[in-house]
Amino acid sequence: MPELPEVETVRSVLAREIVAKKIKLVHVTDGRAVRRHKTAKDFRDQLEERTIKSVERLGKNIVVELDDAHHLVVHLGMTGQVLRAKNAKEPKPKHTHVVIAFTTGEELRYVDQRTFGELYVATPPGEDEVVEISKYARLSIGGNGMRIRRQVRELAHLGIDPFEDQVGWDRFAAVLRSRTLALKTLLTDQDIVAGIGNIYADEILFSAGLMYDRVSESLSAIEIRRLHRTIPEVLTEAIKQGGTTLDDEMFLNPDGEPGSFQNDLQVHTREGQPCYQCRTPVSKVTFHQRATYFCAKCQG
DNA sequence: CAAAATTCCTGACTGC
DNA sequence: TGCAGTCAGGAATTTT
Repeated sequence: MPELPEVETVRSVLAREIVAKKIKLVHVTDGRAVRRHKTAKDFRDQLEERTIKSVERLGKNIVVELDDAHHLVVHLGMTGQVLRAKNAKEPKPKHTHVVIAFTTGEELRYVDQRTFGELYVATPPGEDEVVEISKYARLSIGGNGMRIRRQVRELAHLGIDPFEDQVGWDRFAAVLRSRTLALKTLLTDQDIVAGIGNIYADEILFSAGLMYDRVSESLSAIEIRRLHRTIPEVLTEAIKQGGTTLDDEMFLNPDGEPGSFQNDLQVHTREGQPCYQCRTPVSKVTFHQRATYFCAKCQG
């Protein structure tokens, strides 16, 4: 459920709170959270004694730069949370899988009910190693995205990040015209556009006035421009609101606070309720095993 | 090669 | 009250 706005909300709190702090101890209490590593000890050894240099984001990944040029990558999956604690005495929530303790006594706890999320330490590519970067990301004319992909090979496959990569509408048009995917499938494919999931795909498509199953190559220039402009508009507003926290409270920022964009959702979770634009009841269908909400009139 | 289906997981919820 | 079945969905993997 955490998508770009939620991940960005977590990133911004962490950037404020952990940069320049030194990791003292790491505890892994559920190895599935660090499954990319052969052992939990390997994960721990790569973090202890390291100091945090920066906290960035690419797509739905939080990228924590360490002082040895390695990166701690955190992906929240469906139900992952990164929660701060003032000290080790604060009770650990259920499903706490990893604890990172700083020399200041503060802790970060990685909590994940369904264990779809993960943490791993990425080793920088060698001097002569060629990192194959996604063809869609290569359309970018600027931004931090390229730098992150070159430093973290595990993220090089990611497509266009709406904020970290600069891709003009004409190149975005070329992406759409090169594929024959339903728009929702394209928007949620991380190798094409990085950061959008089920909630924001529905919201973006509503705001752009486009049906979820429109085939990408069939869009007119005007429709493409509208979609290209709408993506950052919707995501920016969601970031301002601190992300979306649905009734399950599965998303909380590291200070344990919910977002408020759930109050601004136009269609997602609003089945049967009147569309804010035209009063037509919002529809819900299952599309590729995913709940999809839309207004049949506004997006028709 | 692209596109669609399957799989992982836990807790909330439904129906009997 | 208990219990089997269903649903939620990100992304790696498998199948078509």
